[in-house]
Amino acid sequence: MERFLAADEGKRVRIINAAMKEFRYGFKRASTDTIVRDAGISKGLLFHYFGTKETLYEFVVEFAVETLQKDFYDMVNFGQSDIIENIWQQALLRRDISDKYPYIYDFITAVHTQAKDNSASVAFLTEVYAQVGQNMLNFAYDRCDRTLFRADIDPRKAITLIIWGVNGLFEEVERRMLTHGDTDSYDVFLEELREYLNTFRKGFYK
Amino acid sequence: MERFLAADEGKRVRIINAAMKEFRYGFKRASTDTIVRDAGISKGLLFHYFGTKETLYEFVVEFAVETLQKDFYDMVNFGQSDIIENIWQQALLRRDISDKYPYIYDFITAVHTQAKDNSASVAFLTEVYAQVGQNMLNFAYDRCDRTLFRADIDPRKAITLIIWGVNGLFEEVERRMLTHGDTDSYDVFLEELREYLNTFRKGFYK
DNA sequence: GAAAGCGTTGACTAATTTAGTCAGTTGTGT
DNA sequence: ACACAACTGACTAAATTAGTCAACGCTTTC
Repeated sequence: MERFLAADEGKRVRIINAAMKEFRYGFKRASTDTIVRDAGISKGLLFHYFGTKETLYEFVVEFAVETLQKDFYDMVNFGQSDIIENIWQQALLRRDISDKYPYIYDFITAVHTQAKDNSASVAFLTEVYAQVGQNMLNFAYDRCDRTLFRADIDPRKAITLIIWGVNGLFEEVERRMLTHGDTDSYDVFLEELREYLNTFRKGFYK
Repeated sequence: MERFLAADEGKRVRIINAAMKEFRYGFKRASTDTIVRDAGISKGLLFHYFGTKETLYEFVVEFAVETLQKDFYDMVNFGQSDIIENIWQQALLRRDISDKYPYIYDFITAVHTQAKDNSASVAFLTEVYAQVGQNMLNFAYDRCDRTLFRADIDPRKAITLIIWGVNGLFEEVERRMLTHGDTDSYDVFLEELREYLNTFRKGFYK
């Protein structure tokens, strides 16, 4: 594993992405043959780096968690009290992460929902997921300026809906990229996102 | 296959659900052994019904498409011009379908996104998905009473956001059911949905 | 220039899993 | 008691699996 960390960035990213892509379907279903083919390395090298499939899996889970947590803390540090503006900033981060690691969200969701099939501790993963998912919402709720919302709108519900909206757009853009193979879709995404966030702003803010 | 259709309802549903559950991860990854174990039938019987794995797959795709199309047409026939009320009705249908076929949405999404891995025609599946997904939106947009919306709110964007919101809630309820094993979550879902739809109503309607 | 040491390869293996079969058992109706 | 289904699960040949290992190429060092 120290050997892997010593490899050059490009190769590391290729291996991580190939592993995340394959592990989306669960630990057992993933084939190391597919991973090495995808990453463009030999079978021997993968096992030279990680020793076992399980070690590779654990490494990638940890990597994904840390990457997303870093994202989470960055978000917190925006210190933006206008929640819609804050979510916009988050989306910028998310675009960057998805650009580099296209399967990371899919992967971490799968790790969570298929926890029983996989080897890692369920409690740990639940906690992780809570941090990446629900806690982010709580955090956003606690920090944001709720007085911006109209009096008859429940800010918590509104924030939830905004997050679901961002997710919906994100997933649709990814679907589009998958079926049409556009690479510049993330720019379109940001443009559309601005409009959707404005719709929310008009509807939910004073 | 006629033999399968002659089998009793309970067994048919069990087989269809087991197949959808397994085929979510793609045609090749699915194991007929897992399907028969899940469905509680013998290996021989499955092949007595369908002959090959591929025939089974095609049958289940067609079944899912038809089931969802039926849902789509029912929705259209509500003839409800208040789109939020219409979406409420759709959610009731969706709950019923997901109750009977818990993997049908996951399955049809997977069939679409993994079209290249699978055997069925990509063009056909794209069309199907468009009908179940995007066209539903167009249809809803064309038929609904846009004058209910505030003048400064783009009805198309608002409707999209509402649909994404319903999806978000639905997915979260399913996640909850998976991790906590609640069975009555669909009722909670409807309760919460009412509230979220009211939030939308307050924000986007005049 | 040779030896040592590393990253890297891919053919190889033993074990498991795969889709599909088939001889035989159970059930049902006459 | 017979016929003719539905149904079973042990079985097979082929494919796939995680992991190994002898050998290759490329620097570095003397």
